[in-house]
Amino acid sequence: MAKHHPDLDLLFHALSDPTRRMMLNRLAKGPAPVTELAGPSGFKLPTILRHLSVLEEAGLVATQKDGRVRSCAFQPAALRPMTDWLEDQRRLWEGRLDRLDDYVTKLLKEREK
Amino acid sequence: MAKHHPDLDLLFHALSDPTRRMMLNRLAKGPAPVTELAGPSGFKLPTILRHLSVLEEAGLVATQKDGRVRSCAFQPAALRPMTDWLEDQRRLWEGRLDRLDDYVTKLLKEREK
DNA sequence: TGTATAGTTAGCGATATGGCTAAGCATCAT
DNA sequence: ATGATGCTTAGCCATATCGCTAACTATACA
Repeated sequence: MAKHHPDLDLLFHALSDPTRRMMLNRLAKGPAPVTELAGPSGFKLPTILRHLSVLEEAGLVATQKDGRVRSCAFQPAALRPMTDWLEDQRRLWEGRLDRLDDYVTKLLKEREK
Repeated sequence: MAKHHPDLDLLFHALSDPTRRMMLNRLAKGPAPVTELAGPSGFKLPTILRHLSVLEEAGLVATQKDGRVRSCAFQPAALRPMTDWLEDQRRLWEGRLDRLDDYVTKLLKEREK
């Protein structure tokens, strides 16, 4: 377990915005051009483009240009560091419970004497 | 699926900072007073206190004062909206794959004619 | 060629974030 | 009662974030 994961910073930050999550939601159903991504949001294109670049920097979306249209695709693998973190956290927590269990067990043994 | 989950905003934002994740890491092993939380971070107390309040607002940590000491405890249940979101996202993505599968299947049937 | 379409860049303003110091308050130990 | 301890508040500064408009580039289509 490293001390500091910049991946996680970018990942969690990218996901902390409802507009970006809405964009991801759309992309999880399949690739889309920028305009379609902006469509339901009510935001202007430059705003959406900025959000898109945040998603790209987090690795959550990959884009490529075909003619004048940029196609955006969800990259589910980018969620991995997050699920790993969750798993680590869960392990720590359960370790805590185990130690509590050990403690109680020990207390009971003490009593038997 | 609601349109906008403020919980998720707070949750992801809270987790987007390495210092806050370090604090959570410590708390996952068991409750701790503010000073112990600040200890290894190298940051000053007011800074840590601010981070703590972000974690509290996200529901990730609950605190209570006992004398002059504030005890902080990790609240794993607060992670639920996040795991739910992950699950939704996964479902969407797999739905996409299923539809792709249907499409290929259909293509193959067309060929058989 | 000329016009519509799709995206891009530059830059502005309001607000939020993350760090700090300094000063204050409340409790515990002597 | 006095000092040490643990937390708290107020307020400052630098930077980042999120929205916008305006102006620009590049491709497609007639």
